[in-house]
Amino acid sequence: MFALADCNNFYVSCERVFNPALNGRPVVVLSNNDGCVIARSNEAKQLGIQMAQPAFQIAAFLKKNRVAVHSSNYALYGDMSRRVMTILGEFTPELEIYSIDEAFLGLAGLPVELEAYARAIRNRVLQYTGIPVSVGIGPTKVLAKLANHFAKKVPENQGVFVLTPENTAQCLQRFAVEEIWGIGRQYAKLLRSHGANTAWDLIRLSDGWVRRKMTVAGLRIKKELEGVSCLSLETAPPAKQAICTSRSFGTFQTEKAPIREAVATFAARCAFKLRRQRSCAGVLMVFIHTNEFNPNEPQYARNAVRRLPVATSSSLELVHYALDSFETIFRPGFRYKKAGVLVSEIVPEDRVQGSLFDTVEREKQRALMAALDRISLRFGPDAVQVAAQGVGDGDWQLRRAKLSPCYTTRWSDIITVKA
DNA sequence: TCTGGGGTCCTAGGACCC
DNA sequence: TCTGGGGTCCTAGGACCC
Repeated sequence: MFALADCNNFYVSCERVFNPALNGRPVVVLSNNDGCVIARSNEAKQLGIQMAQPAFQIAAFLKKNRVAVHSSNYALYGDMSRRVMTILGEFTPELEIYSIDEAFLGLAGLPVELEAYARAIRNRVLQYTGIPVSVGIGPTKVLAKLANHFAKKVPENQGVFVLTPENTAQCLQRFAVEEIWGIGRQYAKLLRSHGANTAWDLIRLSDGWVRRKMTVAGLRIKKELEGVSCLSLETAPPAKQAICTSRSFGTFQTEKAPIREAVATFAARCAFKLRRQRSCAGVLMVFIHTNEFNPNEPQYARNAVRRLPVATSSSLELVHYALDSFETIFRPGFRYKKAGVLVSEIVPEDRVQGSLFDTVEREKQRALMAALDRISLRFGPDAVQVAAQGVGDGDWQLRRAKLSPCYTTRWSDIITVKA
């Protein structure tokens, strides 16, 4: 059996922990640059606010309905996530952290009464962190996901639900295909056009048809719905195959210099992510583009891919090559909206293929980066950086007008309790 | 008239997740 | 005016090998 623990409206819940005035009110959290709605409280959902809705389209509506609006605060959400996951880890030796707000727990060999177990998880996470979680339990990961839906959406279940041989058929019949984990918009459309409207309808289609139309991934989902476990727990996340750092700019950029700073910053960030997972990248790509949503303005989008002489995780090297590539693709005369750096061909740092013609003093660089990371850990990521990243706040930086304090990760932002 | 059978690697594009 | 930022997996088709 598997349990899926999923934090309710996670980003909104994080904001509410430190700002209880938000309780009972409609609250939304916006994406980077305050662009789209990416989290909604139940009250906001009831107002009909859609996921991924651009904020500017509903600005008046938000104001009129007195919806509390927050910018994304990933420092806060990431830290709260870590706390929740630590608690979940106390309930099982097999924990798969699936995303920032959900985790699978392997229940093999745990001699427990399942509903009491689920309730204990919910209670402890709520008590220790203030974050409400829903817990669903089922014989496969897809069914645990499905159970979680009934834990969350049916008030009588009070946040926990266990699938049993007795209730499974009824749950499948009440579960719309687009709600199934792994069925997105396209497959949902296909299934509905073939008369399969619920999870129950899906498992009544033939294996052959599902395999043909939805590849093996679709067949796996069908088997999982039937109770045949095809997806195993991944307790140790595999090393990433690609790492990307990209941002939309806070305002359109027409000059070369600020975009250059942004690209340098993204490259340095990729380098840091590589070092954190103890790996190096052999290929680097830089991309820039204009605002693709506006058909009335001249569009430009280019990327430049280059193979590095020797795989590396050095900020200095990656920034150097990223800027060099940037020079080859930048063209003046456009309003740029976004840029990014992507590194791939990632190898463990102790298995880097050397080169006879290598001129870089690798050992020195490695020690330098280690020192840099120690300084960043202690004094913050801005304490020391590559000069090309620029100093101060370029106006390419994110727009975050409604940012809450970093209550749990910055001493100056720690919460004040008034007597 | 008739033209094998077995592979690998790479890329682009499309599907999906949060 | 204004629309996020990460990722993964699968397949088809082409180039190539013997």
